[in-house]
Amino acid sequence: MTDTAAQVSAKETRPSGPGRPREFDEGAALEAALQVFWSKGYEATSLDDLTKAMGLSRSSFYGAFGGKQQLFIRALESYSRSCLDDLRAIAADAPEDPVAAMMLALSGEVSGPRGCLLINCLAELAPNDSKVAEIGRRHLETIEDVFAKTLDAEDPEAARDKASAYASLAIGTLALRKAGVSPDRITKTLKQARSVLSP
Amino acid sequence: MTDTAAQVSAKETRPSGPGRPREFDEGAALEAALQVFWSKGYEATSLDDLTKAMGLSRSSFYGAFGGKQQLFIRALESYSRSCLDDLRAIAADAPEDPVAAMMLALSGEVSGPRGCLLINCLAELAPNDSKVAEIGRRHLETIEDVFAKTLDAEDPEAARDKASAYASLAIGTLALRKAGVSPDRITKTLKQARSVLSP
DNA sequence: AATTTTACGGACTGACTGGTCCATATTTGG
DNA sequence: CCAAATATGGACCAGTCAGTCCGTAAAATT
Repeated sequence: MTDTAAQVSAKETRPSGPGRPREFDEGAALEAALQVFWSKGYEATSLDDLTKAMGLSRSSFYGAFGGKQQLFIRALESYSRSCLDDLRAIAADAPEDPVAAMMLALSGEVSGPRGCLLINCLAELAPNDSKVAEIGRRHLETIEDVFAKTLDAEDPEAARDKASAYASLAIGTLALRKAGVSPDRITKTLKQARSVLSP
Repeated sequence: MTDTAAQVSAKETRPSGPGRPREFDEGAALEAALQVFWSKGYEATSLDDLTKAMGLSRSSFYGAFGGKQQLFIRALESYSRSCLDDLRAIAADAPEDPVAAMMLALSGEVSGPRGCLLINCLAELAPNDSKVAEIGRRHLETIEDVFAKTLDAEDPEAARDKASAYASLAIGTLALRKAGVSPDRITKTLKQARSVLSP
């Protein structure tokens, strides 16, 4: 009873037992919720939006996820995990220039005009929600780690700064994209910047 | 009657005439509203939040500003204007390296942990609000213009790309800041990146 | 088959949302 | 001083918000 997280997690991943079994897939429901949050933002998303997209009654919703806030945190964590996995895979698939490949991926080639869910939520909520800020901090830190890993290890401090700059550059272009700048234009800018920055 | 903007502006800046005069300063009220939007985001800001901060009754509020959405657009435009003015002043005040000075300013040295109002709103609303997206587009375009003006005019296209990269880099660090990275750390990263990028 | 345990559908709640309206107050123009 | 015009305060509105609750359904354990 001392580990609250494990307790909750265990409760939410009940493998089987007495009682009526769930009629929905928890992972699929979480993914559906994530998409709604991603499209509308946290505040603009209502419970009706969520339950409708997830195909759940309110009872099932609260029973499985506890509430809007808790569901949101779970969605963010799930998003962060899969996002970082994708990023590492992209780096591994482009050994000739992993930095460029990662910047392109982060800049929204994949996620489209909605940008990165985590960055969006950082902008909307972080100053007033320490939990969101913390998830964002870990996410960005890990992104920098992945960048830094591909850089010269002789000067770790400079590598860290460079990694931070690469990540910021890519993330900054998300704002351009939302403002309507074409993906082509952004890609060009990014490639040009990449060629100027030393590896 | 062909220039809607001038018409509205004239109506809203009625110099004098018959009827009871306003007991509040419209500019000050707008500024107060802007601060609330900046701190809480658009959706999380209620009419009560606004009228309280602005010191207005609901009647006065609707009479002077029309509604939450319209007030918000005016606040954004006002913010953009003053923000760009500041940026130009900063560039003019640092003739030795205007690019570095502007990047530092944009990165939140001034605005603090709340980041840039316009960038926040771009993240929260742009994909579902073309008016916000348009204001953001003009804002970012102008920022790039200011950057580009300080760069080599021989190759305008490359200058444009560089300007875009500088702006993106600075704007990207806003996300880091919100995630809790210290201003010092960000400033260091930015300076290092600046020294690597060619003028 | 009975009991226990969990899930489900959906009605319901009080609080709050953005927005409207009206009676009253204060000004200018005649 | 009177009429027209504008501002203000606050009551009021229908709709929506996140969240609760209860009667019923369906599974495992005994």
